[in-house]
Amino acid sequence: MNYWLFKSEPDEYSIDDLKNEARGWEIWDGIRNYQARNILRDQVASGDQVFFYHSSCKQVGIAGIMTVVRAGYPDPAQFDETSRYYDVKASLDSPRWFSVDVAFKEKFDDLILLKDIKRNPALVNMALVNQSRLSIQPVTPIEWQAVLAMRA
DNA sequence: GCCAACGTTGGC
DNA sequence: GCCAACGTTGGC
Repeated sequence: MNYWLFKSEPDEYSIDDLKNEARGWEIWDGIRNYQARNILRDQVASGDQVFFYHSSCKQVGIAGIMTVVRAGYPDPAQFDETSRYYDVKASLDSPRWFSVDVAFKEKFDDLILLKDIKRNPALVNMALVNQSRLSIQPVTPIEWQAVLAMRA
């Protein structure tokens, strides 16, 4: 079982949106970066635990936890001409982009703020701090525990 | 809204 | 294959 961090702009899709999904899960789609794609396609497995990170908003930080309920499969949006994520170069035979399905697990009482993560000596090597533009990124078990220890 | 970091595109 | 131009991400 591995740990990850997925970013989303809460104005687009927040942890509350996931919590309120009637069916209990949602597809994590629209990832259009090759490094992130490779992680989704090759590494993310059902049962993995994921931090839900709110980016590009007033309060940036980790909002809670979700669980992967389906491992990587071709992102349907790349084949949908009406989607903003449509990719003319993708085909069913050779899909370019991948999605996973995620389920809500937990919302933290308070956001764990990026500025506090940056101040935590145990987290100076976290990808979130050093590779700030990657929207799907690995979290080590030690980092996972260090973040959980920051909960109010 | 600004801008630094960095990923992608395309001409050569 | 290099690299300049351009586009996007994302914190502030």
